[in-house]
Amino acid sequence: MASSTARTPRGTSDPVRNPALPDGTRNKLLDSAGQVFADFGYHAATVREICARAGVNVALVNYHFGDKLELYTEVLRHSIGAHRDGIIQQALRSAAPPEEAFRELIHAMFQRVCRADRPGWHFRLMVHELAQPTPAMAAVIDDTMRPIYERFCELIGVMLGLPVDHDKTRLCAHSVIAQVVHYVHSRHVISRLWPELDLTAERISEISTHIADFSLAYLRGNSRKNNTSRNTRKT
Amino acid sequence: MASSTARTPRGTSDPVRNPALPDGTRNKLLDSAGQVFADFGYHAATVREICARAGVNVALVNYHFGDKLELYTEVLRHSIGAHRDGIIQQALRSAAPPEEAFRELIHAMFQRVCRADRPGWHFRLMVHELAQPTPAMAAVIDDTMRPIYERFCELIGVMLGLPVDHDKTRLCAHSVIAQVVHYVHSRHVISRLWPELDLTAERISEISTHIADFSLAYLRGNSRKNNTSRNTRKT
DNA sequence: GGTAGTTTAAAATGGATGTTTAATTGTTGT
DNA sequence: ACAACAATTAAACATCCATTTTAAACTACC
Repeated sequence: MASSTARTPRGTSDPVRNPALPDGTRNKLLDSAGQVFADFGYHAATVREICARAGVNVALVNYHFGDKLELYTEVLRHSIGAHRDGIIQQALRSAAPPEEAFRELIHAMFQRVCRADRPGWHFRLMVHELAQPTPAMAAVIDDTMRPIYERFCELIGVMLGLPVDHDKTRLCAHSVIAQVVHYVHSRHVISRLWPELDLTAERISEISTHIADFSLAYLRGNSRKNNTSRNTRKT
Repeated sequence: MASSTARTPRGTSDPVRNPALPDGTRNKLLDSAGQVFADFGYHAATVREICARAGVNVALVNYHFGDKLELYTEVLRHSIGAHRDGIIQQALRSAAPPEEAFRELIHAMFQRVCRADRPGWHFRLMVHELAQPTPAMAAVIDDTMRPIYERFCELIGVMLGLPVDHDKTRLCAHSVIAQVVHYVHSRHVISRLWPELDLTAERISEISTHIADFSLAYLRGNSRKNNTSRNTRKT
């Protein structure tokens, strides 16, 4: 860690607190750092690689952020807020009927999750957080997953005729989310089990349609017989 | 990496090939290495920490295993061996009708996956592999995942009336596997989104039943109309 | 033009880590 | 007891990497 005296390097303007310019090297660093951290994780990522991808000098990360850990923290902070505006937010606010909104949300989430070339490294960062949880993980979850989870519970609850916090509603929501994130979390496993699968834009749309169909089969089939509680569950 | 000449350190007995004694330092190393690798991942784990937890000298890992990577591979091999014999093998060979065998396999896999008391760090190792794959991962997948995956494809293929390598068959298999592994891979996320959920034995059985029901709804519904290919898919 | 903020380049530092070496101990067979 | 060999130890070695330093450019803005 950087000694507290060496935090503000040269001048007195404290560039660390300086809000980012649109094209400054600070933003280039944040962007490349996001990619590298997502690729290798915090420990395996090197400042040299980050600076190389940003096309800037090695000393700049220490100049702007103090040290590697603070850069990572800042990346995580950006990752949390960055996804706030996007396809997902649009799908979250869809006013379409439940089934349609359900499909929209799956489609948006899957698109967001699979497009690895774009700023999709937010979700890959999450995989590393799963393996080595940092104190920031809670905030990441609250901002990335919870709104989606609760929206799914809403839609599923409506379709099933059950309250949003019912066990069955939640289990279904997890079943849906599981299918989506699986293609991110286990993508190395999948590509070895199914090498022919490449996630082209068309394939992505195809898979998300499958996930929706697969899930709706159950949700449709159980939409009527809830109040009778015909199932064997005890709680 | 260790130079090939330095692999067998001193004598001619090649202690690497020597099957483990019940209480030898070699086993203490394997055990502590499993914990440390699971805690920090391959890169962040240090041989010094491993040796410290095992209470042995730093040089012993190189003496017994050659280098760090071979120790890791050996740990992974042991972790694999834990999967080789168990409930899953039994479920893989079930001769029950497809739907029943399908439920059995989900139940076995989920039980194996969720019972944190037995395997302990085995699955945390896997999470690290998902985030940062090492050269040893291919073997892990082939030994642990592929048989289950192919069995799922078989059963689903039968139920859908489609070949095992059909796209739809595979997509369904992934949808099922996704739901099962989700409760391991994303268990930190889940426990934050749904804190009340604790995986008691009863709850585990309940969830695996839900996963089977959820999946069978689609598999049953599409078992007749395959040859007509009424869906919008192009491949 | 001058001045402060910013960027670059290169080198040095210091710490952590994987690995190796040489010496030491313990055991076994003769 | 002696020799051969396995197991272990402490110390050193070599490398990588984050971090710091130094000095020189570049870029605004006044």
